[in-house]
Amino acid sequence: MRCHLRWSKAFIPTLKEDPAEAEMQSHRLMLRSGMVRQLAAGVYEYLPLGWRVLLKVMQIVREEMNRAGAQEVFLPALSPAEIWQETGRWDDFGDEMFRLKDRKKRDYALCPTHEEIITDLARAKVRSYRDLPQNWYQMQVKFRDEPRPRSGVLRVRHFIMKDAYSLDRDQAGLDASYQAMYDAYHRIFTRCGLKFFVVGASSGLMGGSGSQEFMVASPSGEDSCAVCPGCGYAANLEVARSMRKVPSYPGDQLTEVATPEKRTIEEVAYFLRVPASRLFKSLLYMVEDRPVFALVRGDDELNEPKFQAAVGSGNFRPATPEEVLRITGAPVGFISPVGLEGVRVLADRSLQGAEGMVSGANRDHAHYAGISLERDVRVEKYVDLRMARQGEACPECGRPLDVTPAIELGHIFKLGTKYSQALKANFVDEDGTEKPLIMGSYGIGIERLAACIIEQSHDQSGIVWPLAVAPYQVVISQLGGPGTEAAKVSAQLYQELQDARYEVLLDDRDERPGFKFKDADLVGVPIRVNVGEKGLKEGLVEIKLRKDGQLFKVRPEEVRRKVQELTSVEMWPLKQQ
RNA sequence: CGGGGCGUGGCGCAGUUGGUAGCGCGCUUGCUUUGGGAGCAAGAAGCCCCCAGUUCGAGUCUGGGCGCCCCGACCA
Repeated sequence: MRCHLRWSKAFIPTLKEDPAEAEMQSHRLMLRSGMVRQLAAGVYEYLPLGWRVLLKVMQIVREEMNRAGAQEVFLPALSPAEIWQETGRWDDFGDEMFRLKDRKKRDYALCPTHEEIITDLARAKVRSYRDLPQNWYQMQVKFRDEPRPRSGVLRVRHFIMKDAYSLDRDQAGLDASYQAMYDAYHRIFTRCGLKFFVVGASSGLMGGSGSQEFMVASPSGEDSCAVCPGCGYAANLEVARSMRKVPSYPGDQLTEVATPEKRTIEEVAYFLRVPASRLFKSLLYMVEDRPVFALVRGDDELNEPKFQAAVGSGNFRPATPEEVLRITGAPVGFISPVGLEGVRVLADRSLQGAEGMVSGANRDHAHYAGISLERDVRVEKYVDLRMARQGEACPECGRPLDVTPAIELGHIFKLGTKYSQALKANFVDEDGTEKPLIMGSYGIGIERLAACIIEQSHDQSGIVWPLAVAPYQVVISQLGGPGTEAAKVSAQLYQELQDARYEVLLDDRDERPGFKFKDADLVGVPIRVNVGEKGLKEGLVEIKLRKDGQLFKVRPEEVRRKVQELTSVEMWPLKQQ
């Protein structure tokens, strides 16, 4: 992507003042440096500088995907409703899917993701195990009508995703395809100069043997991750396990106690003078319209993704107060599975064998004490249902876990056969039988990736681009108007650095030096060459590094060699090419 | 979808008891300046988010919309 530009001709609308709407640093700096402009909530325009950064990022992604054996395609963003109806996601996506009609009044969707499209392609063209494995990827705009776009470019309604899909004949093939993507993602984020970590993530309903997310720690992150500083265990809180000390209480007879107006855990615990951990929460959910109890200790929170995995259905919701009354005979706050027949009960592992517990009596203003889970509750199974917390013991090594907010940059997924079965994407295996394709899917949010780089690499003055993704590698600050020695030397260096295949911005604007320095720092070009009369009197120009302010004074004819020296190490963090 | 905040030149904001709009930055022109966002002078630029109402008169008051931001819910 060779490119060079005179700043006087460039469209780089920088802002001296902070835009009011920007809270995150990356958002603020993208707006101030003239990378983007907002058109509507969650809809951004990429201006020349911003687009150059995205192109750089996409090129890195492309090179690493190709290296991993994936093949680039370009699929439509517009798709007919029928294909979504086949998998049921025309309904499942609900309001999040942008929908429209064509002139014949046929329904279409703007694709929020491309599993359906890919699988349809595969069923049409992949016939034999000899055609496998395949991995197809694209960089394409995804449309999602988010209920609340936010954080600048981090959660938006249309964004570029690199999405890849692997097709394999068996589980071993999927494992290999998945591993290749895992390695590619490592290389991509490393080349982008990011500090990141990988966590185990929720497979939810997708089935298969799991998924992992590539995360960047950030206070603005929408995900929370449990990370063990000791052994490296890391998991999205949706699936994170932890060990807690479970107190035990002496067994007792089941007795009903009056608890007038005591509805919450705190109220009941205080009223009965027992710790919250001695209570258990009886949470009633409707799973496919049938009631299911989820039990966790009073001082724990139910983790809904874990509950979803345990019941094996995504079609669930908390029961309404009316349903609670109808099913248990008591209002919310006084219910439990004790003495109730015909309602499935799932309990958290920490309740296994618990004695002397307190929960609702299924009567207004009354609770049971002395509950024995074994004796009094018909628990279908004990599973991990609770939310892990900061400071609890790592399930692998026992050290205290950190819980940290993070931004999800990439997600790799063993899909299995969910889509191939729904769309009948089969192949004929070696033994002549027809089998569904085993699929994986792998996504990276491109704009999010660029924003995360800024989050991790900026200072008071502006962005500090890593060389690999900088919109330009070198800016020449020409400190003197037309006809001066500075202008002459600047023009020479401009040409010379272009010839050496650098991307160079020549700041030939009619502005004062300080103005140019501020702009260059804001925009974050890694290397600045100052060409001014002051230095030229001694026959020297300055090379200044954006990241640490290091200053080198060299003769103009040495600039090229010095720039090469300064860029060689950082340019290719993986020592390739 | 709940809660909060905000809509006034391109950007950031002010606007008193209701009397027909102002500041800083930016922009245009000229002069002076020129190593960390220069100074002076002269300009241009506003459907005060929209609609209805109250009023002699609304940026300002009332009602209803719409848009944007933040917190939460949600997030294949």
